[in-house]
This record gives sequence, structure tokens and C-alpha cells, in this order.
Amino acid sequence: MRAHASVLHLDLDAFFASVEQRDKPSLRGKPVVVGGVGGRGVVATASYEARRYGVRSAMSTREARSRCPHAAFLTGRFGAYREASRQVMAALREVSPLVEPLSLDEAFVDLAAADLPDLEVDTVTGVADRLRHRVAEATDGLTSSVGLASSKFLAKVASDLDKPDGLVVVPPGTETELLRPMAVTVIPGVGPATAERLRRAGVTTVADLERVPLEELVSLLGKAHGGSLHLLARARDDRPVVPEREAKSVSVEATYDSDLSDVRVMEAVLTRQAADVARRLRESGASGRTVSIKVRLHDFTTVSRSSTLSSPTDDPGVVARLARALLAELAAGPDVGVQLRGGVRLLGVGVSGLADWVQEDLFSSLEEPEDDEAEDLPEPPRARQGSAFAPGVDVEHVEHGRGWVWGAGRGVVTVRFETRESPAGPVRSFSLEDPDLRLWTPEVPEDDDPLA
DNA sequence: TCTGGGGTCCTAGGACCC
DNA sequence: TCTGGGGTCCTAGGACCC
Repeated sequence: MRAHASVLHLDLDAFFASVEQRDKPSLRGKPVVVGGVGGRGVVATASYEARRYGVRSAMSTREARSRCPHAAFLTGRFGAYREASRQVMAALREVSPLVEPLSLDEAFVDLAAADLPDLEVDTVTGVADRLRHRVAEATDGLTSSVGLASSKFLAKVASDLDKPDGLVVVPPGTETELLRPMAVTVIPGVGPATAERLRRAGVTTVADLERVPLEELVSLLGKAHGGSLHLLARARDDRPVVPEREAKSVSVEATYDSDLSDVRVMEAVLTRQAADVARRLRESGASGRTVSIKVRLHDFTTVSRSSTLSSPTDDPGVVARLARALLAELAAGPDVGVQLRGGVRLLGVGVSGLADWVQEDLFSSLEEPEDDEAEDLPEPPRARQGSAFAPGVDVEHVEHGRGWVWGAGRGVVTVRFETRESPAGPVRSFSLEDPDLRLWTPEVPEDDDPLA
């Protein structure tokens, strides 16, 4: 918590719906609902006109239609939303270099990093007011709500207090007074499950929460969650505004209007999703070691399976093969297998454990292995390395190791090892001499293993 | 025919290593 | 002969957020 109200939170009002109304004048002043329009769709954003009929985010589109049949129901145009978001973030960066986007329509701005004469309430209020007008100007009329406070938590609470098109400042020193009468659900991280647990413990307001000892919160909610709630209930929040966070996973999933029951169709879906995920990985210059699938059964139970490769991949074939293998593993399972054939409503593929490794880093640190070291490496090393994959190259031979090299074509591949000393003992790693190849060393079926 | 899609973070248990 | 504890990695699931 800072001495000044120098954390700004900006939230675009009914963002997706507002973009639609901006771009299509006939929708202005009318209820607009953006979201899935299929049989299993949900509402992403409802315009304020639609909210008057009780339409809310995350509500099923079916219910939204029954509440407000005359609304315009639209699927999202994410290209337009991304463009508007880009304009907003650029406007925010004109004020301060420290801008942390939370999503397309929300961001924190650290005014302490801005070029201002001081951080007094009047000064930052003026900045915030001009910023809202600048955002409207940059986006051709989108309105936003802004909160200013001494921490991220309070700034976000504040931006919610006067929606839409509002500006609320929490003067330093008044934070706890503002929070105490509020419901615990204003605290980020308190969703339905946590709120219910707290309610059973007699806690419904922040003031109630403040009276619960730390040990009790930890035993109720776990170490991390209990600890953070104990702090936030007292308005204690020192989280910095952090621009540019690295993505940790990439995934694609889809819910189908009617359940899938043919495993071959599911495999085809996973293959296509794997290609989408791999394409997005490549576009962002990233690759990841853990491939996961997600399966939601007809009764809404959700199961996931994952497998971790010894080196990162962004290869659509590798991701697809592993995804299908994970599905096959599920289908063979005694419990899930039966249900799988009973119908699957959602399928998804993800890659996590992202590392946007740079080839130079790998090969520059490489040293020629000692002869006896090479002899002493019967097991596949637990490698953390890989290299970009070039189609059109094949592999006939791998020295010093067991694994698969993905490719198609002809050639000879040499796997190089190095052993480095670390405080934890020797660390083995490997790489390929050809930087355009990739070695993969997970468990491979014997009859499928070219090196067995 | 209730219940999206894209993420993040946490927990808990088991394997494995020192 | 019996008994260890800590750290890291991996997996599965759950809660939460926009």
C-alpha cells in the first residue's frame, strides 16, 4: 500500500457490446448480447440496455434469449476488439510506461512511474479524467470506468463503484473504512466456493473477515489463499504493476452443440486443435514441453491428461500425436472409457511449460563431451533442450542416446551430450548437432521405437 | 438441451534424488 | 536394522478471473 493514490485501474464499459454499438449505429440504445449463439453458448458481454432485462455475463444464451428476446445476439468479432484494445493500451502508455493489461478491456497503470509534478489526489484525479477522454477519443467513443487508489486491489474495487463512465478515487487512509461494509466477494479470489466456505464460518463482509485469525483462515482455505485474504481484508496489497508478462500456456478448446461419441471424430478434432495450438506457439516464438488434453463428458464432469516431453515442441504433428495418445489412454481406462462413448461435449488441447528458448543459447554453451562420459550415458538424459524443427530431413542414425528424432527425409544425426557440475550434482543435457532437428525422448512404444 | 473459451494459480500425492 | 527429511518434478483436479 502506497502513501498516494497512484495506482489506476481502467475498465472499458460493456466492452464487446460497446464495440458492436459503435460500429453499427442501428444497435445504439438497444439491448446487445455478445457471446456464443449456439445451443450451448453463454453470454460474454451484455450491453447496459440488455442488463436491464437481467442479462448477465456467463449466463447461458438460452436464458438471455428468454429474458430479452428482442436483443441483438451477436458472435464476437475479436479482431475488432483486439484493435480497440490496442488503441486503449497505447493511450494508457502515453501517460505512464508502466501499463499492465489484465485482459482486452482492463489494465492497471502506475502513475508513480508517470511524469507528474506530484501524486496528490487532485493531480491524479485530473490525470485520470483526461485519460478517460483520451481513451474515448482514441477508440472513437468507447467509455470507461476508472479507479484510483493506493493499491491494485483498491483501484479495482474503486473502478467498479461508479459504472459505467465513472471515476472514483480512494483517498489514502480511507481504504479500510471503504472496504469493511462490503461483501467478501469484492476480494479478488473469493468466488462462489470460497464465499460459501466463509459464509459457513459466519463471514459475509470484509469486516467479518478482518476478525478471523490468520491460522483459522489458513486451515479453512489453505496457506496461499488464507494468507492473501488475511492481508487483503486489511487493505494490505503491495503487488507491483508489472508490464509484459510471459504466457505460460496456450490452449484451444471447443464445446459442441451435440455430444461427440465417435472416437475417430474426437481424434480428428484433437488433430485440428493441435495444429491451432502449434501455429499460435510458432507465431509467438514459443514452445512447450507439456501437452494436455481436456475432455468434458456429457454429465459435465471434466477430465484432463497430460504428458511432458524431454524437450519443448511447437510441432503440430508432435502435439497431435501426443494428444491422440492421451485420448486413447483415456478411452482404454475402465471408468472414463465407458463414459467417453456415452458422449463428449468439450474437447481441448493445450501446451504448457512454455520456454521461448533461443538456439544460440543452447549451442554456445555446448562443449565437446569427454569420451568416457559419452560411454557412461546409457539412459536418455533429462534434457531441457531442443531446436527448431525443419520438415524434409530424416534420420537414420542417432549416436549416444535413445530417442526419436522427428523429421522426414534423409540424413545422419549426432546427439551431443554435456555434463555440467552444479551445486545439486552433475547435470546432463543434450542437443543435436543439426540445429534444424529436434530430439524427443518420452516413453516410446517398443515396436514404434526406431532405436529399440 | 442449464453451464464458453482463454487463461492463472494452488494443492496434494507420488516418484526420485541427495 | 531401522528410520529420515527436504527439494524438485510431474500429474490431476479445482477455484477463480475476464
